[in-house]
Amino acid sequence: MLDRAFFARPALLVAPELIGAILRIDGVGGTIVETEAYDQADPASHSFPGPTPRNASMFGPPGCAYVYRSYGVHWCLNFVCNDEGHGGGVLIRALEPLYGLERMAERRGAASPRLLCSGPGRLGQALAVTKGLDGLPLDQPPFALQPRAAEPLIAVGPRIGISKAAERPWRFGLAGSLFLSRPFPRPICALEAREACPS
DNA sequence: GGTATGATTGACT
DNA sequence: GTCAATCATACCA
Repeated sequence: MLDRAFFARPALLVAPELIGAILRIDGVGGTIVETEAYDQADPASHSFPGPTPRNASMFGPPGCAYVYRSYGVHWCLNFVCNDEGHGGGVLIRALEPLYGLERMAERRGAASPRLLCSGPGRLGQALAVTKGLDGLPLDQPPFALQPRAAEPLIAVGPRIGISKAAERPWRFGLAGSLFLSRPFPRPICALEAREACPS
């Protein structure tokens, strides 16, 4: 189980380490394959302007959920990082579905496995994320979070859908995964890594 | 009070 | 490729 100490660090460090971890909410979930880091000193972050009612949980204890409504339509899930009061977070952008595929398909409407959790809004819908989960600790039900078993090959690129600080390479993904919300601009795959570092 | 803006998605040309 | 849905928040008056 990933404990509070794991999250009491900068989001930029936590975000890549979450790739490969398994997230479940009420037993429904899968492997985290895509994350983005946000920090209070980051113009793109909801916490940038300082604490407000909306982003209050970003300034609460690390290791809790921060849930916000996107475009008035979608619920998006973040993990709060940094020490308490420092407003960092990791947006969970995509999962590879493993558990509760049937419930996900019901919530999403009959959809192919690739469309169940590949994007923050889709993931929120598939896992029934709502404001009711905002601020809840991730090490207690309905959440279940287990660390990854092995060190995966991680792709890095700019974050999606933001206009400020858009150049920062703060998006992380499981290289080669079929369940990313979008491909990485310069995908890192095993073949490419071999070519870059011939033994 | 009014208005512009999204950490998105799905439908459509 | 374009665009509407839909609403909380931010910002200005």
